[in-house]
Amino acid sequence: MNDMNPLTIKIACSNCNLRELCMPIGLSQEELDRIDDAVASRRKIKRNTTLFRTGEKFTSLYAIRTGFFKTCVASEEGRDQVTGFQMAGEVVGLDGIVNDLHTCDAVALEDAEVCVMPWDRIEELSREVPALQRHVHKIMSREIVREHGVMLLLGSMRAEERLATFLLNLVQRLHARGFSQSELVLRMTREEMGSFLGLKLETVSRTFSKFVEEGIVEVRQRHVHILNTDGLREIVNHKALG
Amino acid sequence: MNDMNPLTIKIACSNCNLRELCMPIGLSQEELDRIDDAVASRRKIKRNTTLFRTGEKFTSLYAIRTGFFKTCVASEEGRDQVTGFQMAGEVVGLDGIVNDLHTCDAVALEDAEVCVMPWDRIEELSREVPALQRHVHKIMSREIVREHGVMLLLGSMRAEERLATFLLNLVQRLHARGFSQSELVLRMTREEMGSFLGLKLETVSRTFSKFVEEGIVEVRQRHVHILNTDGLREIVNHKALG
DNA sequence: TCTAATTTTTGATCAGGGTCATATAAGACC
DNA sequence: GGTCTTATATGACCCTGATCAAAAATTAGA
Repeated sequence: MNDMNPLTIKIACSNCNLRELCMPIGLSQEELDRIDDAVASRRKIKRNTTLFRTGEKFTSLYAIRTGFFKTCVASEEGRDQVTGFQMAGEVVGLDGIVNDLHTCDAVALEDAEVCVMPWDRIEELSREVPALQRHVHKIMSREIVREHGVMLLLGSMRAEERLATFLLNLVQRLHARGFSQSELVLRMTREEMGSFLGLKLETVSRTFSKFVEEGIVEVRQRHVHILNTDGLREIVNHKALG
Repeated sequence: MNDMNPLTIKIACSNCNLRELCMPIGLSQEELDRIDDAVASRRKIKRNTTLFRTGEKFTSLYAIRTGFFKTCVASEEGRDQVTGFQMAGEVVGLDGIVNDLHTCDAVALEDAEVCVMPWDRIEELSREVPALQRHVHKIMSREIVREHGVMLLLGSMRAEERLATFLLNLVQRLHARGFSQSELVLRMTREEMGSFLGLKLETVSRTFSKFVEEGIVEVRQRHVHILNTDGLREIVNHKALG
């Protein structure tokens, strides 16, 4: 509604290079064609605009084709929490299914493009294509498991452990997409990182500085070069409290 | 496997008094019969034993009939995090879907009984009964949204706010099951509460004491009497930091 | 019923990370 | 290019909640 982009173009999953990230593998041509049919269109989202926001009616899931998103929830009192950062091949919008309303905002942190997957079509089609059904279930379960990991981080880790975990996670996901294992560009501010990690931006900044002093990473603004991956792992694994 | 109970008995959802919590509404008799068929059996779980644990093969979801559970994840280094507490009518096991392996432990905090719902049967049946399909999707989405709330709690609330939120949430869920709005019995230790809330048990204890001093609750061991629900709400809503 | 183990409470002390303030750097926009 | 805004870094100080310790209360077990 607010930033609906009229330039939606017909597309096809069947020859999308991100297919193995979004879609089940081992589909027949006929099944692929039907999925192409269901994934209605693409939509471009400009940096700092929302794909959807809290309270909007839920209609579709969105597979990210390009760009980088954050999702965040807010409580009435103005509390705010980034619940995740999503990149190409990942799906956002699952929160909306339960009440047909979105309960978080999805904000593009850089110009982005998503594939629009109307949920009623997905439900319909997944009744007929078991591989798709299983895939949808796995995507939702994966999100639940991911959030368990975030709860572990927020509930039991100290600042350095949180940031190290975060960097390792980001670089691992980027590597799975063909990027470097040691270089990454942060698409979010220190404050957004802090919100996700349950830290203030100053603490994020200080912790980065500490890592730099220790020779574990090089940081030039949003550009991070990981010099010692095992160093980060050691920080994470450094024996929990009790 | 480890604590598999041989005494599993054939049961029926169709005349279960928790049906409206576990099952979709508005099903035909024929659909109900088929679901009865899928929900294979019940299983009793003794206090302090596990329904499933990390690493075990995932086969079924479990609908809690009676009793009270905690789920917790652990990292290699011995970090431990309670990810939730579940009561009658709630479903556990969704974490196992993505990799056919459970990634958390489900522990009974009191003697309990669950309905065993074999996942392959559920997937199969939900292809044929759209209401069931939608229901499964909603349950998973609800869990995702619940976890967003926990992330908000862990990432942005202070100790008193966390405990107040927790008590309000518990009592609200109990009330939906016909229990008191102001009286509750905690089935978990201070330490388990602390783990869930990202606090040490001493802090949980002290925060309870504080609430008692302020006349907001009465606490006799695990028995909690909420004297001032609005007081708890005020603590939660008391203007976030920034 | 008595003993042992577990859970809870409370005190004293400390430190990790929050808060506030300021300086600097980098983008954004004319 | 120059100005304005936003983001980042860093210092000083403080507070919340962690840690350590010990006592009290419950529960479990013999």
